[in-house]
Amino acid sequence: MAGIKDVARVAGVSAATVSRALSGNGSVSTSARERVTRAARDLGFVLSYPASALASGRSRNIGVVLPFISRWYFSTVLEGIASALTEAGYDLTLYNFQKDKFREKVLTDFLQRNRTDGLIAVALQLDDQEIGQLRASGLPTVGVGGPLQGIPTIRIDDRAVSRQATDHLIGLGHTRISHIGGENEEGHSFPISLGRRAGYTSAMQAASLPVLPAWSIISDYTTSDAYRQAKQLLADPVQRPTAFFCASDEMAMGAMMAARDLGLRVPDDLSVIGIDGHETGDILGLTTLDQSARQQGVRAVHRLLGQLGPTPADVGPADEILPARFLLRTSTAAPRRDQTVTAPPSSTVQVGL
Amino acid sequence: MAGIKDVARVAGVSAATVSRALSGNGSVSTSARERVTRAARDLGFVLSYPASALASGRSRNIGVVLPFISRWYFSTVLEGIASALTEAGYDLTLYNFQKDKFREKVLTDFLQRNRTDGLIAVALQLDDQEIGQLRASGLPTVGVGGPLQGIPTIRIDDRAVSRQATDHLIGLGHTRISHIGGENEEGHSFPISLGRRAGYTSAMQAASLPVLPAWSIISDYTTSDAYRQAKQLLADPVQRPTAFFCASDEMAMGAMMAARDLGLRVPDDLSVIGIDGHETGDILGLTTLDQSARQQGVRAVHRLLGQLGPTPADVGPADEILPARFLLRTSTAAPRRDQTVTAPPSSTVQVGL
DNA sequence: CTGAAAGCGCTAACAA
DNA sequence: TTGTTAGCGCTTTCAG
Repeated sequence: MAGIKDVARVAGVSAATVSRALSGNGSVSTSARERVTRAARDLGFVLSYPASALASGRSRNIGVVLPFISRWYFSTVLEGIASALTEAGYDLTLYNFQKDKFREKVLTDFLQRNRTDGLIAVALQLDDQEIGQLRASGLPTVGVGGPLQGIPTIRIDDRAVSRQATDHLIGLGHTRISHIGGENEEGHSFPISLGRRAGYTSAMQAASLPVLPAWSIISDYTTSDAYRQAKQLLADPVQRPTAFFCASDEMAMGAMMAARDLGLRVPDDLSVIGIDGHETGDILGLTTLDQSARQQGVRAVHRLLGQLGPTPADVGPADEILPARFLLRTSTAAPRRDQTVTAPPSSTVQVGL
Repeated sequence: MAGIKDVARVAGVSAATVSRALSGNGSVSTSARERVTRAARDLGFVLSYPASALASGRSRNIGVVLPFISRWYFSTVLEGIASALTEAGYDLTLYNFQKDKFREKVLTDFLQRNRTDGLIAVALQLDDQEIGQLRASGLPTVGVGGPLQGIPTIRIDDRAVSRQATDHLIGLGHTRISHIGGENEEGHSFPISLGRRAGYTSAMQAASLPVLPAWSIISDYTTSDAYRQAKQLLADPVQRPTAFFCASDEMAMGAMMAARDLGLRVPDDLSVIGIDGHETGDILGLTTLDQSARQQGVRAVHRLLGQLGPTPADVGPADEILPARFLLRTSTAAPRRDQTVTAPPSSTVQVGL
């Protein structure tokens, strides 16, 4: 393995100049740069990361913390982050909570080892103490999806987007609308789920529409759970809604499959709208609000890298709210007449959040 | 930021002992270990990774190279890898080709910076020169999914599993079976796709069944592309198959949706079988061969870490073939009589691989 | 623009 | 078991 000195010798310069030429820091004459570059290529030399990191204090490595990998939103955001980081010449170290299994370990051990120059937290639900641990790492941090106390976050306005989705259904004439979303998880507030549910509730209230308790469904964001729960509700002739607003496309697809398996047609018998912009929604005709997940990841990287430069750019904790794009496809339509006129059952009650 | 010397002073020992106590290498008396641990905790001290890596030559970091993240197989394998690495106290650095966009950059730059102790290559399709670059990194490497010249790989037997899937359809009485799979990509052999197609072809040949050219479909592994291609084929009354064997569950689901949109029922009018074990396949009733993707990732980590210890375990390049579990659900059944008796069109030809 | 020299914070002999 | 002593391979003042 050739070292920096070998390159220096071959190029006829000092190790310092090799460092400057190869790292891009400091000024080097064009001719010296060329000789160094060629010598490095010939010798198959690449700067050692640990050594550079130790000497300079910067590692050109960003940590990404997330609770899941294989769900659509997370893997899509991750792809955006990975792409932007590679382009910028940064490495990406992945920290996965695996739901909660490694939550503690990641927060206390891994993040403190200053292996990274900064952190991106994707849809993390942290309590105050955990946010404290995160900040104790002293690393510049940017969040993606869902507000994080005191940390600038790239996200959509969950409440407004959800309200828009629900209003779309209401505008079509639906009055019996159910919401499938997430919940406030044990001890950890989950602002994304809460915000989306709040958007649904506020839209229903604004339209003076009742919300049956059975219509406010708590799921785990998987297609299969949404399928099961939607099926159960749809099978009940008394409580059956004419439309679903789902907090994710994966759940919306589950609801569509449930309807089909019950012999209900979408959108004739049931309208479904989601949030995400999942590619597969296209062929199912799923109407949705595209939150450009990949772009959220890209933006987070740019924002974070902007803070790392010699002139730290925007440092404020202000959140950056990305717009969601309404994709009207074929899963939503006006309810059938005989459904609309059906008065809500007398047991109807208003349910607040 | 407290340094190792501060801890040493507080604990009343030397820096070397602090290092030994905290890293777990070398022997330390119980009392010294306790004092060091407490002092470190009190001072909020954690060993610096770059410094440790530089001094010891080991980084406790594994690189994972993959061409995609957001597809089911890749994100699931990645989750298995991440889980096993976290458990072992290793970090995970992600290198994503993004199909081909960063292929060159990752191979030539990123991997050579010896930031990692080893590499896991997931379903990579590399030509000889690229494999050379990979090995030039000098890092212990393990592959996952699809053979890699000279690199021990954890995988299923693509050909055998595909043959089993096809034989299942043949056993049910199907004679008009189409395969949706991948291809040999520009310059890069793609052993996974080739192996699966070979399994299909050999099963058909063994049963003396013809394979129409239109039945051998090349897709990009996405649900939507498989949907479009399956729909087109199914819409052709002359060439329409009675069954699909798909190289992935995501494509199989696309085929099922295509059938439904054409008014065909699964399995009455069309049987579909996939490979993967995708969770969503469950609610669709998709018959498949579960390749336990997550487990492949876990195994790869154990195998790789086994090579890193002081006593390198099994070093041989022998591949480790994992079994696939046959999940019989409701998407496959015997073809309807009137379909079976239809003789293949006279234009039928045998297509070899 | 370039070189010399002094570390960055830890680990690994080697001795004790 | 523990301390001492050299570095690991770069980066970065500081001069020139």
